[in-house]
Amino acid sequence: MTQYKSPLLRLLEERGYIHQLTDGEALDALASKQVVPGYIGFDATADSLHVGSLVQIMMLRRLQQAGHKPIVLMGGGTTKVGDPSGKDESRKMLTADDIKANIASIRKVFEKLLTFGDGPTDAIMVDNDDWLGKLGYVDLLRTVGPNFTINRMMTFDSVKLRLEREQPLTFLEFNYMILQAYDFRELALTQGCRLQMGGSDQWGNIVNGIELTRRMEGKEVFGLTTPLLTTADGAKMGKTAAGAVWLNDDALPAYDFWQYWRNTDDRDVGRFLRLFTDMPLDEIARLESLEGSDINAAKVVLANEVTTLVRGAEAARAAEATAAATFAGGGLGADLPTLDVAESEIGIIDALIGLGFAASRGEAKRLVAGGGARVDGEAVSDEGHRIVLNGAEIRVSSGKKKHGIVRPV
RNA sequence: GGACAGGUGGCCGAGUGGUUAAUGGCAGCAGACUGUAAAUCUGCCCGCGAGAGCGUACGGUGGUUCGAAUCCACCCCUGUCCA
Repeated sequence: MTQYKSPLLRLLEERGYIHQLTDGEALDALASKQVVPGYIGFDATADSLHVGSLVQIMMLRRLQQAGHKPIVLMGGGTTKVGDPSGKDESRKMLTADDIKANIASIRKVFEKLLTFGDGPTDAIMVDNDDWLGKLGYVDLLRTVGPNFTINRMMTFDSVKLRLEREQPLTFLEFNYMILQAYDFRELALTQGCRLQMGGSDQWGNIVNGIELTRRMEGKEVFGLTTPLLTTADGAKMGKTAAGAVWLNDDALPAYDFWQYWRNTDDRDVGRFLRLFTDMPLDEIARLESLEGSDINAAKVVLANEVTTLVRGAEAARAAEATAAATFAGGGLGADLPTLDVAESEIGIIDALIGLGFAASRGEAKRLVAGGGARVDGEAVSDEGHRIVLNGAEIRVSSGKKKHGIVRPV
């Protein structure tokens, strides 16, 4: 493999971020001699990013760690259009206010992982609506249009996939790649940006931006993609039964976030430690080599490190303490979901629903019938069971992993 | 504008007049086994109801029929081909 000279590419290479790279040698040389501003685009469709975006965020963090300048590009403008990549249907449209609120909310996570400011290597956040919004359609056609051929656009995977699957690709979405390419050119001009990074599904879009920038401005810029991150059993990262694993505090409790990492597949532990924590590689190698049940120790480290980065040290400590008390001690942890009960007793069905373990009464009953409901660790098989609170907290569980507290008020 | 093929539960995909809340697969939940892992096996998997049962559901609206996801009409949407 190539031996990179620049700290940036070395860091990215050894921690497993690099999938594809345009002109690695030239980028290596550039990164060795100057600060390279690099950007990654993020969608503003929700008010929080989820774990699926964490690789990209961490990559910006690495960029900064290696002495370069991260640029967070929020797709306020492109969100209005919608990225066709990987989607099999068009998204619903968001209002401008929604998008603005989403961006403000998403920014909170970036502030934990990047250092923002005015210095040469401080991170900045920009919104492509600032320039795309000003661009009239005719303007766009005149400036960008001549640099794209339909022939070429048709060859991109995001387009081909839709066509092959016989799924609709609207003209609006077809324009997405043009807008995204325009972003790179804009950032190259206004911020001196030289590098765009992203997931492997963004390769085509990134290459478009590179070519557009070269044609219009004669500047050489670079692209880098990360491998598509799936868990070892093939699932996409960041989705669980309950939904996405959100990064924002208010979108997912810290304890659940911690648990997500604690339950990592054995085979993923080393890879995730390299990608999602700042731990030294030799320490990771040691943890990764643990076998059998010993590897659980590595999973705890992973959960602590990632939670600390994203949610803060305090949240990580609390989550770990709760997990230790709940699983090892059979007791209760403060971080568990809690249901306050004013009466002296509560039915098991209502308790399960109140704690969020079941969405409907029918579901709660099925849980009980299936033997999955427990009160203080004892399986309850009678759906009419009443939990009597004698002024004490009672532990109610769904299965062996989901625990909650029923508490008298 | 015309011809043809389609639109079924989170997804994929059977079903072409009643016994169909709708075969099967995936995803999910729970049980067993374990290490809060994976794999495997078992059960569950629209809502309400203790229950018999009731409600809602197969793109939309009407209609035929004792009875429709299934037949008819119109409409909407998607795809393929033709103009």
